[in-house]
Amino acid sequence: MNLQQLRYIHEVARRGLNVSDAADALFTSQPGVSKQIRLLEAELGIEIFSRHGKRLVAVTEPGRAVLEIAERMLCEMNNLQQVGEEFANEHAGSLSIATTHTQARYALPRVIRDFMRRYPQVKLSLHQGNPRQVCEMVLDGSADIALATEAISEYEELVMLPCHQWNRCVVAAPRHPILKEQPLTLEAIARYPLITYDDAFTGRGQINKAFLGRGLKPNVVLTAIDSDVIKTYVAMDLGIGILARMAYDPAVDRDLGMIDAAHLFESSTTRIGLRRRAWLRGYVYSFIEGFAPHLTRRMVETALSGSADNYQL
Amino acid sequence: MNLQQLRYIHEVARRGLNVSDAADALFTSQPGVSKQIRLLEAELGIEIFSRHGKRLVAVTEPGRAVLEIAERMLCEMNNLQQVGEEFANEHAGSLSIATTHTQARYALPRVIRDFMRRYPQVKLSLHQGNPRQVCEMVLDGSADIALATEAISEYEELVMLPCHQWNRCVVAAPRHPILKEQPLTLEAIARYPLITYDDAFTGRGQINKAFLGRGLKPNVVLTAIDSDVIKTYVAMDLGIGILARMAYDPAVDRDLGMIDAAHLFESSTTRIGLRRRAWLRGYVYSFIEGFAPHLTRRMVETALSGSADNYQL
DNA sequence: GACGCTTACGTTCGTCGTAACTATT
DNA sequence: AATAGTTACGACGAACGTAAGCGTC
Repeated sequence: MNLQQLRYIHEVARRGLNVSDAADALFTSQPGVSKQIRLLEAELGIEIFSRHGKRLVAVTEPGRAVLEIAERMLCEMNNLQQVGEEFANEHAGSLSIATTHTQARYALPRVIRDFMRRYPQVKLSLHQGNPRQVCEMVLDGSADIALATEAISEYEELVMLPCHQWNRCVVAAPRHPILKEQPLTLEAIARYPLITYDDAFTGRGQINKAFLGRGLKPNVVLTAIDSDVIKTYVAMDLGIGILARMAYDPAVDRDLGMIDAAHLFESSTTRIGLRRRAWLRGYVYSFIEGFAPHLTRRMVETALSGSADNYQL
Repeated sequence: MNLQQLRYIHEVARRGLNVSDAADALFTSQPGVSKQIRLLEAELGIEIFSRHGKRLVAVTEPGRAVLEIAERMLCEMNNLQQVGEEFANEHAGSLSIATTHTQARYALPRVIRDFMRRYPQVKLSLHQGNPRQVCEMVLDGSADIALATEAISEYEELVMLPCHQWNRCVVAAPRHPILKEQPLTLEAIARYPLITYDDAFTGRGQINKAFLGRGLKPNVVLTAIDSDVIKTYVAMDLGIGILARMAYDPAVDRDLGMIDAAHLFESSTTRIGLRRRAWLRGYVYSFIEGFAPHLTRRMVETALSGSADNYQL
């Protein structure tokens, strides 16, 4: 048994049981992969993949167990590399953050500026995507940490830690009548054409729930994944907008009026997602603490190694 | 990086940083081990061991991190083997149980008989030791499960699950006056010479605590690690005995009188100890459930993969 | 017939063990 | 002088890539 073989079966499984694709991805020859897999199967005395003739068609039951373990081992192997890099130069390295637009645009800039000042030798990369993509990136190792609001409870292999709670505001063109509503109600909002986030994005779930709970059908005329797009169309008075509160800045958004709407919607929790059992570079802990000061290194370490339950704020 | 190198550093660390010993234990040559360690260090870019000249004298800080990860990987490697054996023949294999005398003699016989009937092809081996030894055996892989009562909360790498609670009885020669005490008190016990378990054994802690709590100094004239030894000497009327209740069988111990003493001592909890993250053969779950029916496969699996906290009964 | 895995084979690289060397106690 | 680790070197074996073969779709 060797680590190469584990890499092979893992990649083959990931590529839909296509050995040739896996070989390409691993920059090696297809027969080599094929042979090593057979050797591993022979050594363990089981079939990892079931075959129709020569083609791999499914993962066997023992194969599932083996793949699960193999994945953990490959992850630990990666951890070893990380340890090496950390102690070679604890200030240099790379940090890949996968996040949604709202976080990247409104929550992160300050945190990232401070981080870059403190760790000028760390290469930062920011990847945008929807919450699901963001999680997948952490799972497959193309990102170190995920930051998102929805849809990230369902991954067993991710540790999710709560960072902030936030809520929404309503924005509208400066002299729009809704800005006079005291207090603001869902019924009032439902009277106007509405522009807000795309489904499955940045807390859109909570918005839907609130209206549904009152038997209201909001007239959503436009959805976007992007607060700035929403603001642009609201400024053109094509409708009123429901935004994350943090996306409204009175200094910048002088072409928009705003009313807080925290009393109308359940608050959303932005969470950070990390790969379970990952060994993190020192500066990653530092970044996390910069984003959510209550997430100390100790806390995060405990969560990473430990329990399968997700923590509640 | 390869698994062999991890085996090497692990063994070297285990053998007090003696490369030659480690090489012997791994049935290979000393220069081979030495070289592979250096190669690994070079690849990771760190020193795992610090050296005085040529001698290894300590584990470095990154070395500690590396060794911890390596140990987990080796454990996962062992898990892969287990998966192989399970699916090659789920009824055959081996099960190594490390336990204390009291469990082996009084709690286990029935469980083991049933288990052997159900899995005649499983080679059982029973290892005795004190609670500490029993845990060490699981940690270093020479036993699959530990059964013991004391001193097993302190191992971070073990998952401890509660099985039974039990308490003690007082035994004495048939017409001994203590058998007439109604109700039995610690003061009464303290009046007679006492024979009981050795320190650090089978709940001796609870016994000490009870007497201490009442400011009593029992007159312990003889200690043993073995209930049968205690009974033998009590039968010779050399003193009265405090025993695990399960160690008294009226049908067999007709040369002894008994009074229950559960009201005098805190109850003890027998726990099963498993290596964290271990992958267990199907029949191991079956054995555990035979010993403690509330420990279903699901429960044990959750505990193994999950939380660092030990479960409470 | 195209795609995809396996078998066959020669080359290369890595690993291991012996032996000689060097440093520490 | 004895113990412990490194360097050097030669032999063996494992892994890889190319090319050919065979089974599915």
